[in-house]
Amino acid sequence: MILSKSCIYGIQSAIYVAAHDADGYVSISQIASELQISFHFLTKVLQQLTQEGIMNSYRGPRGGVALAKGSADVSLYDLIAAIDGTAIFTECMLGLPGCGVAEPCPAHDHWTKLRVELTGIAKRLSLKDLGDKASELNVRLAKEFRYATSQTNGLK
Amino acid sequence: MILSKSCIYGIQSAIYVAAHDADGYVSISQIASELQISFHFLTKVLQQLTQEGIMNSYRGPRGGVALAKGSADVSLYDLIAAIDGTAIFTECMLGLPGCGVAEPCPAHDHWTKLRVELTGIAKRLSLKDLGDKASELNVRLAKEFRYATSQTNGLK
DNA sequence: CTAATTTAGGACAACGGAGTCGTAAATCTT
DNA sequence: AAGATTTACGACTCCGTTGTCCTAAATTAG
Ligand code: FES
Ligand code: FES
Repeated sequence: MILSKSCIYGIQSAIYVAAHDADGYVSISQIASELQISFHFLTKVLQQLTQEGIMNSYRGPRGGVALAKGSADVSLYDLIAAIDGTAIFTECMLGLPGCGVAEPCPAHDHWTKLRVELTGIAKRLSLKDLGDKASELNVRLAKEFRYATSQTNGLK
Repeated sequence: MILSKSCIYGIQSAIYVAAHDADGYVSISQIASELQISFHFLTKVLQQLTQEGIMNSYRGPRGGVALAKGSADVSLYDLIAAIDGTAIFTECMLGLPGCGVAEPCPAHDHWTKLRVELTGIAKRLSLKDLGDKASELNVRLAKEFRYATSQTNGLK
């Protein structure tokens, strides 16, 4: 798995929240049950996102989490970096310390080229882009969760 | 880490063996000490490579492992597939089951494009290519192992 | 003020990857 | 045939990720 489970949960939740926090906070229990993620586990993942300034959280009745910025201002890169860190965007393919032209491994040239592309895509893809994509028909957000059929329950 | 430690060890060892098995088998203990990998652990990794038909092994004095085919006929893809499996080349970025156009996730388009590139690079890069690259000056094969300075100990 | 709701956070179990160690099996050397 | 060498393989430990559960703190509703 290229991304950790925590990271995947964070991305899915962010997309979900982006579509549902228009009128206030979205409760973590709602996200967890819709996306079929363990509630307590998701709690910790979203805590990381709030600590990184990507989300705001609020306790008490009608509390929950909400995006700290507009969905167009949060990139996939931000989400991955907040949870899994930036290693995936900078690390040597063979796991050697200090990837760079000064100390390249045999796969360096090809790998860095691919990494640069990945980084570019991740930085350009905003939460809004992902949400728009997800709202198209038949696009899945989680295993048993189709964005389109749940938005207003039958957007068609 | 994009590749498992086992996989990285397997790749490094394969490059090493490709350069050293001209006159017979290379012992695993030699590979392990040169590349600074745990001997017993490496033993199991290389067992996988022999079971997958990438290497031949031979027991007894002057035994060890050797490539089953020419180094130009073993691709990086073969090595990764043999140890980590093909998930990295086929799996959904969000870990959803059944990645495909029929059931895409929001990141599908960009991710598959990148995956296809990765697959192409891995399939085109042969052990020979990697070995040639590694034999260039200053190219690392492992953390404390420079190919060029160990080949004949001072190739310059 | 009290009770209900909801996030925060600690303790702990389950699991798999990584690594260690001991013994068996094959093969060569003498 | 005996002993040395080297891979094969099973049992075990260690540790980070994932997941469960319980309690504390903040906040709202009545
Ligand atoms: S040094 Fe290995 S990818 Fe750069
Ligand atoms: S379905 Fe997620 S990458 Fe294809």
